[in-house]
Amino acid sequence: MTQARLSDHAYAGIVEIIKAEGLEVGERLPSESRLAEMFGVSRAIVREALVRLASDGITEARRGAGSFVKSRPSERLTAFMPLSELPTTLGSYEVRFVLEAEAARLAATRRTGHEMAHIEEGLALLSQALLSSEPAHAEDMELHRRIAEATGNPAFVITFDALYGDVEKIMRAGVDISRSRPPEVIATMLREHELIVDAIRAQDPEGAALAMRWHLWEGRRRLMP
Amino acid sequence: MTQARLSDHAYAGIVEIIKAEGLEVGERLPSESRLAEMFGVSRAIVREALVRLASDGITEARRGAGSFVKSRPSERLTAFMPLSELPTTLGSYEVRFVLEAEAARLAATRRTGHEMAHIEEGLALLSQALLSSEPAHAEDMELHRRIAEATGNPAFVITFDALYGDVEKIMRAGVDISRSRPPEVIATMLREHELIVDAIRAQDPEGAALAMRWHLWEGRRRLMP
DNA sequence: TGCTTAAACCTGTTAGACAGGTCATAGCCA
DNA sequence: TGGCTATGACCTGTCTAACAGGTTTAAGCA
Repeated sequence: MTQARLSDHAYAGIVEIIKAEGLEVGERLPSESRLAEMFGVSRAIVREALVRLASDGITEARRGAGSFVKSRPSERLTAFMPLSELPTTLGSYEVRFVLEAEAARLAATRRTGHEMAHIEEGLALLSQALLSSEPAHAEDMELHRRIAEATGNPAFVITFDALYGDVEKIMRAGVDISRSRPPEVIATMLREHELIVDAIRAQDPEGAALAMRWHLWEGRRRLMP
Repeated sequence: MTQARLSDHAYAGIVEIIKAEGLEVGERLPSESRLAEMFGVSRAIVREALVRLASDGITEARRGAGSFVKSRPSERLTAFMPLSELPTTLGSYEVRFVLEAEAARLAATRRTGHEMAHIEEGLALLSQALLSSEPAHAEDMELHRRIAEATGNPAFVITFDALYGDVEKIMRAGVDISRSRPPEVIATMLREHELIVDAIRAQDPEGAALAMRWHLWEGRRRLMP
C-alpha cells in the first residue's frame, strides 16, 4: 500500500469545500493560491489535486478565470457520497448484475485457452486468500476482472474498472466491508465462484450467466441482509 | 473546447513510449527529468501528465524508485488502441446493450416528474440538433445520460461516463463518425429516441428496455453496416 | 449613463532546490 | 573467492519564486 501523499489530502479537502459550501455546477472554486494557503501546502500540490479532480470529471480549469465545478455531487459516487449513505453503494450491484452476467456469458463462448488458464489462476489465488482469512477483496475483484477480460471486449473491462475502482476508493476511505466471516460463508463464497468458473470452462453461456447472477445476488445479501 | 495544454502532449508522448518500447506491466518508465528533457518541457508538466496517467490507472509512481506501468495496453481502450482498430470500439455497443437497456427499464419504474422533464428536454435538444444537421453527438449522449440518471442509481451514470468518455476521446482524436446522414436516417434516429422516451413516460419498463435495445441495435448497424 | 481601458487576479509553465526513499555496486571482511 | 555492508547515485515528493498570457472587474473618461 503506497503512502498517502499530500495531494490526497488536498483532493479530499477540495471535495469537502464543494460539499460544505454547497457549490453548484458552474460555480468557481477558490483560487489555487488560496487553496494552498488554506491547506498549508504549496501551490504545486493543489495543482496536482486539481488535475486529478479534473481527470475525474469533477472540476474544470479555465485559464485566467479559475477552476469550476463540472459535475454535480450527486453524479459522483466516490468523492461526494457521505459514508452514511453507504447502502447507496450497493446500487453498484444493480449494474454488476447485468454487466457481469453478460460478461460471463460471453466469456463462456469466446474464451481462449490462455484466458481460461488466467481465470483458473485467479480462482486459485482467491481460494488461497479466503482460506487464510485475509481480506481477499483484491483477489475477488481480480477474478471478476479476468472473466471480463475473457470476453475479448475491452469495453467490459473499462466499465468494470470504473465501477469497481469507485467501490475500492470507498473501502479505502475507512469503511471496512471485510468484517470477519464465519467459515461456512467462506466456503459458500468459494463455491459460488467455482460454479462460475466451471460454466466458463464448460463453455456453457447460460450456465455462466446464471451462476454469476446467483453469486452477485448472494453477495449483495451478504452485504445488506 | 478548451485549448490543448502541454501536459496533453506529454500524456500522449508517454503513452507512445509505452507502446513503442513495448513496456510490459511492472516495467519502469524513464525518469521525470528524462521525460521532461525528451519532450522539451519542464518537470512539472511531466509530473502533471504522470498524475493523470496514474489517475487513469495506467502508471504507478513509487517514491525513490520511479514510475511503473500498471495496466497492460490491451486493457485500455482509449489511450492505446490504434485508430485502425476502431471497429473494436463498436464493442462498446455490446456493453451498452445490456447496461442501457437495464437503465431504461429502471428509469421507467423509478423516474420522478423532474427527471422526466429533464429527459424530455434532452430529447428536444437532440431533435433540434439533428434537424439542423449538426453533429449532435453531444446531445445524443446527454439524452442517454439523463436516462441513466433517472434510475436514481449513480452507478449507472458512472459506468456510462466511463464508456462514453472513451468513445468521445476517440472521436476527438480525429475519427469523424459524424459523416453526413440522409434525412430519412435522421428521422429514424429521432423516432427511435422518441420511442424510448415514450415508454419511460408511460412507465412501461419492458417497453423502455426493448426500445433501447432496438435503438442500440440499429445504431450499431448504422456505424458498421 | 455608457463605453473604454487599465489594474488586479488567475491559471499555465518554468527553473532550481532540498528532503527522503530506493537500488546497485564498490569495497571490506571472513 | 564469496557474502555482506555501506556508500553514493538516482528518483519521486514537495517547496519557493517568478513570468507569460488570459479573464474579470472596476475606475475613469466621454
